[in-house]
Amino acid sequence: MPDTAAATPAPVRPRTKPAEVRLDELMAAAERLFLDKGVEATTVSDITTLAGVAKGTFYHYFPSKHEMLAALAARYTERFLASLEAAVALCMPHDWEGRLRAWVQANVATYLDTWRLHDIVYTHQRRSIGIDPVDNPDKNAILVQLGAILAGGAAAGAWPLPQPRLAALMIYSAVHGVTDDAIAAQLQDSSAFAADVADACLRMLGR
Amino acid sequence: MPDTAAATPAPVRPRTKPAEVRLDELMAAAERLFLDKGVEATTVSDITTLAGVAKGTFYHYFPSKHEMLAALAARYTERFLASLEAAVALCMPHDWEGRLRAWVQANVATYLDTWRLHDIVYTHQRRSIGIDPVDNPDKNAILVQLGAILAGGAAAGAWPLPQPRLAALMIYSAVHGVTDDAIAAQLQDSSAFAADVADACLRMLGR
Amino acid sequence: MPDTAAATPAPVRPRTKPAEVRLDELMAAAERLFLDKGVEATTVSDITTLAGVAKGTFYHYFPSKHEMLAALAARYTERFLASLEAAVALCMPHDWEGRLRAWVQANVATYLDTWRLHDIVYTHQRRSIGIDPVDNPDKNAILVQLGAILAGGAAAGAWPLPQPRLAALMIYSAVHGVTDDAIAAQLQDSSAFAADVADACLRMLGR
Amino acid sequence: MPDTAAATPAPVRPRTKPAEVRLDELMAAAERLFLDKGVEATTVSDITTLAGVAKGTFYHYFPSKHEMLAALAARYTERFLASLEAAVALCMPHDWEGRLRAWVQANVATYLDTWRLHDIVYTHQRRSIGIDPVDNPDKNAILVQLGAILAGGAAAGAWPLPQPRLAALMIYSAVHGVTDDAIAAQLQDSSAFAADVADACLRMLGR
DNA sequence: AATGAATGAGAATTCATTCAT
DNA sequence: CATGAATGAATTCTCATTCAT
Repeated sequence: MPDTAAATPAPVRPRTKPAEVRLDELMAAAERLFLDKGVEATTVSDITTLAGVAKGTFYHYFPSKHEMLAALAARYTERFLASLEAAVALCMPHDWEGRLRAWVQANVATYLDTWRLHDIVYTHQRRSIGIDPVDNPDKNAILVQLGAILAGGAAAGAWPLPQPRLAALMIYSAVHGVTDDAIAAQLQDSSAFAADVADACLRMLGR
Repeated sequence: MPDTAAATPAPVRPRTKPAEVRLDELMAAAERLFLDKGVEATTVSDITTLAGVAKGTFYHYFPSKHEMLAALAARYTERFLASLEAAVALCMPHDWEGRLRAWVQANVATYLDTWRLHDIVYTHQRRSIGIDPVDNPDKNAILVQLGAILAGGAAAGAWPLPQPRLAALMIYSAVHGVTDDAIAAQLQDSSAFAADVADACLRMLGR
Repeated sequence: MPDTAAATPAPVRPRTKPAEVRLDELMAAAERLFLDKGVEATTVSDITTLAGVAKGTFYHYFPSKHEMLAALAARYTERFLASLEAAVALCMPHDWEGRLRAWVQANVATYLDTWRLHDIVYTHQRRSIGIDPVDNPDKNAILVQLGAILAGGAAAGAWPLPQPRLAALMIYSAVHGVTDDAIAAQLQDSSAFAADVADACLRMLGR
Repeated sequence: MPDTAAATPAPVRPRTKPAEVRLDELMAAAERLFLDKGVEATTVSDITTLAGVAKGTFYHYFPSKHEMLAALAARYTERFLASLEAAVALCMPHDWEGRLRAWVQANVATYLDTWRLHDIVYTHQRRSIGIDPVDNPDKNAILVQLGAILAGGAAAGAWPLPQPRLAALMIYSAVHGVTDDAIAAQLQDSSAFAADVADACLRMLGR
């Protein structure tokens, strides 16, 4: 089949593409538009136009506009986690303070980079759930990740950890909270700032 | 029937009420409906029906549905602040640790009581502003309040305070974050929990 | 107020009309369009355009397009009944055979005139009910009317009536059935035809 | 997995079936769904899913959803006629009254059994045609069948028949009409009822 | 102050049908 | 024969807001 296609330079755009490709194209279009114009202001037509497909095609891949948001949210969390994981992995396995600092640093940096998308996908998520606006899958996954570092450090004697859940929550919240403020203050360089935050977190841990 | 009504002067509900009363009735109706059905799902008609007035009357008191939300938000913040203020005022003026603990305790308790309304008014505020989801008037007012306690304690030598803004932000965020979690966990009694949080905050302050 | 209006010739079309008038205008527009283009093919916009109001006005008066159909159906039945009633009332009170003949004659004639509307409102009614497509309010009301004539005649000894319900049903059905056929055959004059039908009905009654 | 499948020749469901079988499977699926959910509410996808084929396969067998309805209608009428024919054939050739009674009896019984499908296929037929709702192929075929009995009886002197068309129409209509009522009344046993109807029909025939 | 009839822009979603493979 | 991805037209209903009375 490639051969047959080779005969005609490229004039025929394949109308049908691998599902994965179409899906990515649609998600990319949606993400861009949501970021540019906002979610409400973006119509499904806008998305399909930008993705170069018919409106109905959207509904082949997503049951509703809302599910697109959910898919974007899942992808966002996945990438966020991977980003922190990669930063932490650069530290020596036993350098627990280093790992925690790396986690905080990466969290601040990544959030600073992506907070607009974060806000879009999660603010809108909440609404539909209609219940606990507070319970957010992103948060849980990240808390687990942080919890592992805290537990590792405690096991190695790097710090006491009488209340693991509380500690993880406070660090997580504090990091997000101060980063929100840094965003509002339009902070450019995050490293020194992140170091201060990490210091405060370590202090809170009792060491 | 009009004639009959004319015979008995009193039974007819006054068509006109003091503006303040009408305003309260409208806000009360809106608050209840927003809480019960959500903001989007509540129409201006729903509000006026529950308040027992005609639709147009709404627009005598609020330029738009959105302003109603803003008014509700302002009232919420005002009450929230007053609630914390009252709790703090019960402590001795120089008992800085006590004041901070009281602030944390009251914050947890009040937020636990009112988070649904908090979420409604602030989530929607953000959304419509469409911009920085991060800047929240509630937060600022409360940060100022907390900042005063931190500064007072620092001046009195109760704790060091090299970075007042950072400290206030981290405490504020941590308190809200862990309280969100307590909400999700359906915690009933907040006092022991709040004490732990206060401990961690004091530790973070370096003492 | 009329005086004030008199000052300005007529340029100001009153935007607001008595509810009854608006309702009639909307129903008239809908009836015409349903007849001309069919129910499905008629959009709510078509109706409001023809009625000279905004689209939203439709929904002030009818909760849905479907309710419009129901209202039209109710009006149809009402008028149908009144038409038969008037024809029967022209006969002497004790002339039972004459009354029955008048009823049959009027039924045939009225149905011949209005069957298109009948079909539109009732065929679509059924659908939504989704249940017994057979049970139709029009039919019941008319059966009651016919039943009264049959019972009157029986009481007066004009005919036996061992099974009143069965007789009424058969006459009703037969009249409608043969009239449907007359419609298909594009019969113009119905009187002779109706007389034959009435004869057969009387014969079925046993005389 | 293809390899594994290749090992056992039989277990793979044949992708290709005799056209007649596929057609029956599709019609059966459609009939069930139409009966269960209604025609509009049933999508072509629903039908192919239930029939276990791809959507495109539907269009191998039916040019449109509408033709499926037509095919179902034709099959319905065919079976209805056959059912009456079989009942009539049980009577002696010269027993005209018996034949007519048998026809009425079978008509009532069969209609009582199948009216839901009858209504579905014919109501929708009409609707889409959008024209004379009155002309119905089922009816015509059955009228011919009834006409033959009436003519036979008349020729044999069993009854007069001055207006064969009118008589057939009235009997047909009356039988359907009263049966509709029996359906609404949820009548279970139809034999006595059918006998009364037949009596009235014979009376109408003048004997 | 109060009313409530009237407005009209606005968008998500469905689904029969096609056609390249 | 069979597939199923892609199409895209088409329409209901909502509701914040206005304004004449």
